[in-house]
This record gives sequence, C-alpha cells and structure tokens, in this order.
Amino acid sequence: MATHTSELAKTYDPRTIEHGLYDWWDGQGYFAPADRDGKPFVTIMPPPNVTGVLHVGHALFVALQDIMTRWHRMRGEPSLWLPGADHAGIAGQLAVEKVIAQEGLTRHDLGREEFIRRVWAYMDEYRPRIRDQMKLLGASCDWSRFAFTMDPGPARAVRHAFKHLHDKGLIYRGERLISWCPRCRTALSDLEVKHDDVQSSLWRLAYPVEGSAEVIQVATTRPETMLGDTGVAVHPDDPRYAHLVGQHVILPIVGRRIPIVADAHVDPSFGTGAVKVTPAHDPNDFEIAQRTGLDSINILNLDAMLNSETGGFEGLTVEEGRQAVVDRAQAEGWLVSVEPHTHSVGHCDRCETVVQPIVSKQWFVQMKDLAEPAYQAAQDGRLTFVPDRFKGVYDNWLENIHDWTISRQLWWGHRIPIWYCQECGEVHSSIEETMEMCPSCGGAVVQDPDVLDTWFSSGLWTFSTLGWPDETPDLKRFYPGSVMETGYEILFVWVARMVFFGIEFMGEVPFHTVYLHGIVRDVEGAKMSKTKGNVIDPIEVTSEYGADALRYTLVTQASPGNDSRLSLQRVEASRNFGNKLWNATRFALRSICDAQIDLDERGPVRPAGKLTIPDRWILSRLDEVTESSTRLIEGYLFGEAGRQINEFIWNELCDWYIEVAKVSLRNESSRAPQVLAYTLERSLKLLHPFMPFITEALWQQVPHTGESIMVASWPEAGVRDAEAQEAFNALIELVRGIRNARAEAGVEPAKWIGAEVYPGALTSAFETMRGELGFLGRIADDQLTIEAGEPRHAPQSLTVLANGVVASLPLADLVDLAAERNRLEKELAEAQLEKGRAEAQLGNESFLSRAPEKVVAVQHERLARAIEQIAVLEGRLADFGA
RNA sequence: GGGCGUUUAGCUCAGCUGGCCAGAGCGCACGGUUCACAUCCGUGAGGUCACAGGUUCAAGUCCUGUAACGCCCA
Repeated sequence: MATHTSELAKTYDPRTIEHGLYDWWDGQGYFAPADRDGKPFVTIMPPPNVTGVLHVGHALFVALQDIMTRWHRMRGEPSLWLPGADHAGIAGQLAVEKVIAQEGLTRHDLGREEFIRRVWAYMDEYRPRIRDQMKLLGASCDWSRFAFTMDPGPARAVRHAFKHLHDKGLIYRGERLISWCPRCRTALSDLEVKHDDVQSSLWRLAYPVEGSAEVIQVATTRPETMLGDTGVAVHPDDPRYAHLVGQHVILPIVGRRIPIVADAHVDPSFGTGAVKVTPAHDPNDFEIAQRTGLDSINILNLDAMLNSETGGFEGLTVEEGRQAVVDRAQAEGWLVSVEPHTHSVGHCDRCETVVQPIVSKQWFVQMKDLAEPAYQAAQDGRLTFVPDRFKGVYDNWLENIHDWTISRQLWWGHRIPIWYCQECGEVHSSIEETMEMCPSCGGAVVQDPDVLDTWFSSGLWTFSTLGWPDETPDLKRFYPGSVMETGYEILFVWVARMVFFGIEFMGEVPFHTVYLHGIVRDVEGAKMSKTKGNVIDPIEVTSEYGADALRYTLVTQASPGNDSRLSLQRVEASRNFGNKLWNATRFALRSICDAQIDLDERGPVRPAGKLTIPDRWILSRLDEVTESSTRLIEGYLFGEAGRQINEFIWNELCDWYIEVAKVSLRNESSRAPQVLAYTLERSLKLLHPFMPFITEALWQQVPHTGESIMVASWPEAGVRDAEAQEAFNALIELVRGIRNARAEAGVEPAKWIGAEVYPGALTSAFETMRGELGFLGRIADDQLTIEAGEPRHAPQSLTVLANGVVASLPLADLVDLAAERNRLEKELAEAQLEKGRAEAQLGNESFLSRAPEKVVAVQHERLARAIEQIAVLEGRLADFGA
C-alpha cells in the first residue's frame, strides 16, 4: 500500500483518504480480469457520450456497476467491466457547431474534412475529462480495454455489420415517410422523436365537390398541409358520405382534382368524419395512400420551407404557410370553423424543434426478422429483466416494431459503407474504409455522403469492444457477458438493439440480465437540467462529502427501475456513516494494539474457544448479515444490502458490541480483540463494493491478509448461535428498559444506581454479563444483584420488564409513586391487550390447524410472556395498596 | 386510446418469498464533556400503510375496482 499511516485522524476526511488510492489500485492491475479459470463476470459500461461532463445519473450507474463488479471480483470470479465512450452523432455535431459558431463559422464554411478534424479535436479534449471523473467515483473498470465508438476497431465492426445485413437484404434503401428535423437537417428514427401535447386549433375546411354544389368538410390540425393533399378519405360504412366515394373534389388554392376514397381507418366520430389525405407528410395518410393508391406530393424543402409545389407559397415557413392558407380560406369562404384543440406533436429529441414528416430516400434496417429472436430470448428466459416488469415493455416494443431509419444527414459519425458506381450505377457495400473503383465495371465510385445512427454502432457494443469481427481471445472469453446495467430510458434505443445484434452476429444473447435504474431527480422531484439550473454536480459533491458517500446515497436511496431524489442532507448522512466506521476502527485499533491477532489466508481467524455471550452474539449477527447481504446482492437488491450492512455496523457493532467490549477488554484473557478484529475486517469487506475508498483505507490499517481489500475474498457466513442471540437480545431489551425508566424518572444520567435483576432461565447467562449490564445501565456493581428466583420488590422502586427478565430499581427518594403507578398501569393495560391478541389467535381453530408450527409457537410464547408480565405488574400494583 | 409506475411518520424513502406491536435518515422535543466518534450518545413524540371491496387462519405485502400524480407507447 502506498501510504500507511500509523495513527488515524480523529475525524474522517474523505478527500485525504480517497486521494491516491485509485491510482494505486490501477497501478496494481486490479481492474483487469484476473488471470484464472472459471466463468467470468462481464459487464459493458453504457458509454457516456463524450460531449458533456458527468452528471449524477452517471454517478448512479458507476456505483451500481462498480458494486456488481467489485462483488464478483471478491468472489473470485475473473471480472471485466469494460468502459467506453460514445461519439453521440447529432449531439456531438451540435456541440462542435456551437463552438465554431462563436467564430462566426458554419460547418459548411469549414468543409467536411476540416469540420471532422475539429470534432475529433473536441472529442480528444473531452474524453480524458470523463475518464478522470469516473476515476474520482472509484469505477473499477479496465481502462486498458477502453473503447470509443469511432476507434478503428468498432468502426470496422460497423462496416462488417452493415455489409452483412446489406448482403442479407436486411438493410435496404427506400423512399419512405420519415421524421425530419428541419433544424438538424437530418432524418431521425422513431425513437428520436418525442411527442408532447401542444395547445393548438382544429380547423374545418370545406372542399367543393366537383360537378355539384355540395362541399365536403374536413378537419385538420395542420391546414398548410392541404397544399399537398391528394385525396379525401371517409369511412366505407359512413352513410353521410357513401354517395361521394369515387367522386372528386377540387382542392382550393392549387386547384388540383383529387378523389374521395373509402378507408376503414378513418374514425367517423372524429371531426367531420372526413379527412384530408397528405401522404407525403403524415404517417396515417401515407398508409391510406398505400392502400388506396393515392399519389404523394411533397410540399416541403429539407429546411422545412414550402416548396414550388405550393404555388404562391414557396419560401414560406410552415407557420407562415399555415397563416397564409387560413387567411386565404377565410377570405374565400371555405374556412368553416376554428376550435381550440390539444394534440400531440413530435419534437426532435435533441433540439426540441417540431419534427416534419417527409417522404425521403433513406437507409433502413428491416426489423421483423431481427426482432423475432430477440423477443424469443425474453420469452424462454435467456434474457431476464430487473425489475421484471420491463419485460412487458420490451416485448411490447418488439411486437410493434417498425423498420429502423439508420441514415443521418450528418458529417460526424460512421460513414455509410456504400459506394455508388458512376458508370454502371451499381451499389456496393464494403468492409473496407475506402473503395477505389467499382468491383463490377471498374468505373469511378462515390461513397454515400450520410452517416449511420449512433445507436447502430452502440448496438454492436457488447462484441465490437471485444475485437469482433476478429475471433480474438477476449471475444472468446468474454462474450456473452453477464449483466447490462443502464437507465430504463434507453431500453429500446440501446438494450433491445444490443440483444438483436448480439443474436444476429454472435448467435447468443449478449447478457443474461438487464438491470434498469431510474432517473436521479432533484429534491423537488424535477429532472435535473442545465437550463433549470438544478443540476447537482457529482464531482462537487464528491469533493465535499467523498465519492463513497455519494455512491452509498445513490444506491441506498433508490430501488431498481424507480426514479429517486437526491438531497445533500442524505449525502451528508452517508458521510457521517463513514465517520462512524472510521471511529469504530480507531477504537478497534487502540483496543487490539497489544493483542496478538491470529491470521490465516483469509484474514483474522474466526475466534473460537472461551467466548462471552456478546462475542458469540456479534459473530452470529455478522453471519446473518453476511448471509442476507450476499443473498440480496445476488438478487440485485443492492440498496437493501447496503442498508443492512450499515445497520449492522452502526446499530449492533458500534452501539452494542463495542460498548460491551469496553468492559471485557479490561480483562487480559478477553477474546474481544480477536472478535473485534475479525468482525471489523469482515464488515469492511461487506461494505467494500458500496464504499470502496474508506473500506480500503481502513482495511489497510486493521489486521488483514493480502494486498488489497479489492482482491480479498468475500466473507462466508458461519453457523448461527441462537442461544447467544436470545441472551444478548434480552440484555439489550433490559438495558433499554432501564435507560427508559431512568429517563422517565428523571434520574441524573451520571448517577450510579442499584438494581435487582431476575433473569429467570437466563440467569447464568446474565451472571456472565454482570459487568456489561452494570456499565450499560449505569448500575453500581455493589448494588447489583442477579437472582434466579421470583422477583421481589423494594417498596420505593421502579419495575422494568424485558423479554421475560424483570428488574427492580430501588430509587428511594427519587421515585414519584404516582407516576410509577401510572406507568405500571399503562404497561399492564398493554400487556393485557397483548394477552388478548395472543389468546384470540390461539383460540382460533383454523389458525392452529393451518398456520405453520413456528408461527403458532411464537403465539404461545407471546401469551406466556404476557401472562408473566401481568402477574408481575399486578403484584407490583398491589404493593402500592389502594 | 393502450400499458406501466407511485401513493407508508412533518420531509425523503425502505419494507425482498404474506406471519410478533410497520422501519430508517433528516426534522422535532427532552437530556448528555462515561477515555472511538458532537460528522456523536441516550430517551421520546409522531402512521386509518391513498380509498372501497375481495382472497386468506393471517394483508403495507396477493386479487379486483376507484382516485390523484407521474412516465412510456400510439
């Protein structure tokens, strides 16, 4: 270990201890998968995109993935957590466009080559920053395998995948209605379009029917699109319009003659029951046109300005065009009505601009054949979800899948590996980065100018990072991986795509478990955003409270799949927990300084032999916590595991064991040092995946075996000691009762009092804990009696009942008789209620016959105890007389 | 329109396979310089587990419905 201080400071200072540890771990090579046999644990990091800085959402995923990885590593499995970064196509390009805009330039001023050079420079600047931030959080990922989507390896994988799918006919080029962002000037996939409700209007327009005085009214939320109408559709069974089907209307403004058609998808109850059909700018209309053979007329340029098809409106924006059409309709008398209407409008996920549906020539992935096996994997259990409700969401998406638009009219990204021959017109895909001439005719070729959707390369991530398409040793050893941990918001865009690509290219699902976390919100529950100014910077939090505290907070405050709110108060509480652990270790180190701690290859040897009841109790509780936290982590219930470990350390080890150890440590032959060393060392190990820095720092100080807690073994649970637990629990209850009675009677906290204790069956156990009882209850040793027989009471005394143990505290002048009588009466009433409840249960035939024996036995005990207490309380009250 | 989630103490949330009197942190009240820790210790107050039905010997937990809030898909 790099720094080995002999004395711990009085308070825990996360900054001091966290500094330097990470580099030491890294230098020791602990982050790389161990070179040993056995099934490896593999998780691939969802690549944060390189355009920004880390936010708390990243801190959450780092914490969760690090917990899993560290835990599996401690269990002795070769563990790989592979980090990466994502080039973030649109977002990346936007970020750099903003930068050059400050120089008054656009990407077109620079030209494609120079622009891309600038993007690379930008990315090269940001990548290390993100990496450094993840190091601050303690991410134990293998940096030697770090991958970037634009690196040569992953880029080659993209070309291989593309060519494979193209050759197979699963990638095709076609004219389809797609979502177009006028601002980003690119096609988007369905998943990049967010739908928001917008307050708008519903306009009713009257179109004149050809050769008659009749008009047909249509309702629309986008009147400007009438310029591209190629038909009017009505429901085939709608009697109002039956006579018009097959006739034509003359479209106002443009004067086009368009047919009235029947289509079953028209909703007769919406609006007028007749809809205008604009196949080039509406998905539903596009489908109606496909079925009824209507033409398609595009009225927009790619910058979303109206084009020459619109007659006099060319060059107007959509909004201007809308106003112009409405004005004209009003003036000419074919505007029937305008009513307020709220409807859902698609916006670009990146820039919020209203998305325009446009018919355009793009590249698509045909999804049906890819989706089917991915769906099957979830049905037969090869793929499971945590929490499992996301299986339904996943299924539903795959069942209703549409083809995936993968071409983007951007410069930053993987260039589509397609070349068009200028001579013979053939289209070729290639796995090479460049193509010199047409493979068919030797003619000149030109590469498709577009790039691929970022998620196309991300979808290959589980194997492109391991060297695919080459059969590398890494690929053989680490594919398929184990767990994919990520946010639920990218279940479709990323997880599902990794699954179907994994199956398609590797023949196996890329991971068996998908763990999905929620969104970390601010204290008010609002999503954090730069514009709102409510962002909590994880790095700032880390520098104030420590990465351990932030990680612990994020993990224990959230349950899988649910959003959580982060408050600094809670981070502070986690830091305080670190301080508690820190000081418990200081105490332990001081107590065991002279003692010889026995070590074996797993650390301090489990104490055996002459153990006291508290010794046996804490060991038994440690076993229980070891068992339950192991089970919880196996079941992905990290938050609950973390909480239980905290409770054990704070409320049992610190509050009780260390307190009683102060008594037994006075005794030379005490085994407390060994018990303390053992329990503390195991506790540090249990907590290590959650709070890696402080546990390492302290572990190095306490007696241990091995170089680092990171690569030490995860504890195994021993056999429970029910007898010790029962006896010590009774002691705890009694001490609490005594403290309570003292407080209520207003006894000075510092005053030593007397006590007569009647522990019944636990008498001999209590004899052995005489010193501890006196210390904890502040009872003078020469005034403490422990007797097996029936409780007797001095007249001026308080009575304490606890788990079958009775104590009488003679407090002479201090006792307020009326108050004590009152207190006893209240306790008596409670005991009688308790007796009644138990009797009711035990009097129930079906309870006795149907409930498990164990549960029935508990009720018997409960009844017996209540009866006992009632007897004692009634006896006591009788002493008070009338 | 379809689906999902949330609703538990003043606040933020746990509560995993149904089983003693429902827990934590923060906040609140009272008291504490016991030689690890005031980033602490002790004691206490505070809950109709959203509502209405149902299943069960037993429901915060399972089922059905309702409401409010939120999210996803169309």
